[in-house]
Amino acid sequence: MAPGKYWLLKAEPDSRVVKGKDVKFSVDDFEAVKTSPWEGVRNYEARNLMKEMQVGEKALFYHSNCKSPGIAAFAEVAKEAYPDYTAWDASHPYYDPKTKKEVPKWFMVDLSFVSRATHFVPLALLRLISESTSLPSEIEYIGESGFKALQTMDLVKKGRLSVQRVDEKAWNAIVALAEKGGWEEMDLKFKKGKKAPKAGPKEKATGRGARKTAKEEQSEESDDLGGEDASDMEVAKPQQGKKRKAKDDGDREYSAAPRRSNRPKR
DNA sequence: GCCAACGTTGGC
DNA sequence: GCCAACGTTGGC
Repeated sequence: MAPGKYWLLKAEPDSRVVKGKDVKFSVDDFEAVKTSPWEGVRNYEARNLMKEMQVGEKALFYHSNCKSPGIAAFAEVAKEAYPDYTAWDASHPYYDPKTKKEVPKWFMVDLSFVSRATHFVPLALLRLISESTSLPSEIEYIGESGFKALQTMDLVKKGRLSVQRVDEKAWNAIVALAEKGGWEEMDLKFKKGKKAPKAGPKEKATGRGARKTAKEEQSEESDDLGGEDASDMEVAKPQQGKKRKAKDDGDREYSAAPRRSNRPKR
């Protein structure tokens, strides 16, 4: 596909130690280093999206798992996907003992810092927009199309993915918001109400991990294959898991295998 | 192959 | 720190 796609990648601006190392990577850190490998992504869908990135494509730098989540800067792809060497570095927080250099499983791209968002675009604003039935006057400059595009962003629809696609209209709207601001007077505190209470007690699972970008655990994978569409549905692999067939995680599985959809209970 | 339990993400 | 959301595990 031709270059020109837009992306959103998450990073954690607050310190968090994983295996003895701080995985913090804020916009300040990013600006200081200028270009950084996006290591540590251990999620198939996110990985597959990175494999689609082409040099020069634009990306939003998002602050995640912190006090004030939101879009802090603009970046661009500086190097296409290549094996994530941290996967076989035993001292690294994202070491994956099951991967071999000969058969890279995880990939990363290099991203270069482009500029800061003049006005940090808080997730709360995007959430408010996604829940609004009409375009708020304070930000009417994004237009109806921008308003609609923002309402369908993965960021508000499926928050967990650490690497997401951003369509052009949403990109333009975010750029305008970051440039013009205007929502200072808006109340971004609306309660979103909890959803239904969970049914059963769960033990604690506190924890949280999060890494520079996401790191989920591994499982098998299916690898890309086609290339593009596989990204959103779960490309994850079906049943076999790390345990079961850990050894062959090669990659030959299919592309998108729809298989998870109903899992109402928890 | 289904699906409940589990573990993690990540906002609040 | 709490806990909703959701991908993954793994028994059956």
